[in-house]
Amino acid sequence: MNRDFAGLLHQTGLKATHSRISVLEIIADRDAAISQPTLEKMMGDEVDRVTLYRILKTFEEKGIVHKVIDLHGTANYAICSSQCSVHEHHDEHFHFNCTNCDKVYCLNDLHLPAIQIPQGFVTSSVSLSITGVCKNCNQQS
Amino acid sequence: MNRDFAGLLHQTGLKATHSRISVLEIIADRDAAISQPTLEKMMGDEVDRVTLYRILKTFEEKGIVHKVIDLHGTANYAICSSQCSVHEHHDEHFHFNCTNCDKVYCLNDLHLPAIQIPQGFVTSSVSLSITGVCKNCNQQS
DNA sequence: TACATAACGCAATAATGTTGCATTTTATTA
DNA sequence: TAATAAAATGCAACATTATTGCGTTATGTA
Repeated sequence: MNRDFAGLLHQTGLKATHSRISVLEIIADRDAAISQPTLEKMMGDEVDRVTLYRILKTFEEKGIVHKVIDLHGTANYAICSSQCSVHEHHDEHFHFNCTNCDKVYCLNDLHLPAIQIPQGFVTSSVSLSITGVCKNCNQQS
Repeated sequence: MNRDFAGLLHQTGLKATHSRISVLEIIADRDAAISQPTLEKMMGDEVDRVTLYRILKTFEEKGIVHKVIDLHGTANYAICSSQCSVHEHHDEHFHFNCTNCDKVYCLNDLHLPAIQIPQGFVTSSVSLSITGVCKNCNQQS
């Protein structure tokens, strides 16, 4: 994982502020997508809540992170793979939602066979979401 | 589609109130899942907002409707197929999200090949969500 | 170091979701 | 059909989540 967050921000025409770099550090340190509420708690007083909303929105627009809505309708964020760009995100997203710890794992290496959809419908992206219990939580019990 | 909503409610041990029947009528009349906000608007003054929340929650618990979270994190509701029961909902849900009209279509007839997930992860349900433009919206443009 | 602009923090407001409690409705049975 | 118990509703209050406007601060550049 590239750790030159300032460089990454500059590449996309964004200023490298402390807040933005902190957010990137937290997101990048995870093996799973992080929820907006969790992120908010972790940032604490370091960043205003409104600023966090704006940072995440900007990151998403610039293709730096991607947003995944979990089972409960909560937004989760993960660093985009290199395949994502500003204009074209990778169009297949696979995630695993753990019902125990609520983590969202990106399963980017999966590949799905072609899906037959009804006549007249046009697909732009496909998202597969698996619910269950993750490796960590299984081991603990 | 069974239209004996009072009977359906009695079967599950619920009282057949005007509000509940209205909600069922609206949901059943659709070819797609309906969002909570849309439902709220359609009910207008007929049902209190709090009551609507409670009705939907109860319906979901009893297996009368199922909830689908759409792209935006908004709850959408659709009548459960006969395969759903109180204790065991059908564990594969396939939906199509239209980015133009925001409707959510249930694609219940699709079948997915087995999915290989990483070691240690246990699957309880699978949900496939396709984003694009629906038949209606394609015809209009 | 000075400057223009982007980004931030704060306050206010909107939208969404939840809880407690008094009142009303429903289904039942006398 | 009237009386009754339990369930469901409506209202008020509150909690949480998300958005907007605007003055101030930080960033990158010349």
